[in-house]
Amino acid sequence: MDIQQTTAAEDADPGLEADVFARNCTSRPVLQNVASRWGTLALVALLEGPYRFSALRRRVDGVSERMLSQTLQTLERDGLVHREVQQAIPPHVEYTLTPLGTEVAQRLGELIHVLEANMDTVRAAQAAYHRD
Amino acid sequence: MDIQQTTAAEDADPGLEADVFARNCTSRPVLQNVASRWGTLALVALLEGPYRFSALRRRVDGVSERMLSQTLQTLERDGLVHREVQQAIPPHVEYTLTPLGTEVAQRLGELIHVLEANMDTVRAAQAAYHRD
DNA sequence: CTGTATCCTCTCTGATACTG
DNA sequence: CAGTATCAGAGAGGATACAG
Repeated sequence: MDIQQTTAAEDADPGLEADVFARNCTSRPVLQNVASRWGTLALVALLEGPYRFSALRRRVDGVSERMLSQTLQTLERDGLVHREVQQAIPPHVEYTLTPLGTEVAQRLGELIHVLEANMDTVRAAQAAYHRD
Repeated sequence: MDIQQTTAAEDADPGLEADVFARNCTSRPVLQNVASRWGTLALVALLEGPYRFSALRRRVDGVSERMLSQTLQTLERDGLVHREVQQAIPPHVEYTLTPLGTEVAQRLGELIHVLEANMDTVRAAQAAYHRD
């Protein structure tokens, strides 16, 4: 999980404010995780309430066990998702959003809403583009 | 032309259902383009105003010519970015946001803002995670 | 039930070189 | 200046089998 190497010349000052436009800003990988294919959907789904692994997998249609597991691990590591394990047989794990995760998920939800509400515009643009 | 006024409640109309959670929803690939590594940064950068190719490339630090070109093509195809060519030597191409692109970019901007403002929380979570 | 391990495929990505 | 072409490596993603 190493970030790309940096020369002294391009090194951003770690102490200054986070600027995602900077090549090696620490916020970039986090943004990627959040905006990733399954990260986005998982976060927005959890906005609906707590989910168990299998239920979340059904909600996020098409995700494999492997990718959902991996995605949730990353989101948990970044402090966006909380993972509650209830030791028992069969195992029971519940995923919830942290306060920060909720903030982020709400923005993603708005983004998705804008997109879904304007899919006809998008489709029209795509059709026009392909005619040229 | 279908009107898609959702002024009332979230219409659960079976006719126009754009549910990004569904495996084959057409909005999924669009979301991926928008939320892609360079798509996000390009859109938010264009929120600052029109950009020419090279200037945008300098703004989005780290992007290669190839990826920026590819990203902008996709965003243009989806109707989020407008590409204005001025035939001349040397060539001059200006990129601007469409109304929909502006809507989307604003949401992305808010998302990035939340993330940047809470990077200390994220870093703390990462540190805690790695201690376990 | 909730994952992890393995293997394999395919897309994304970047460096380089070249065109109008 | 604004790209496109090509190549090759890295990483995302999926299917399956297996473990706790």
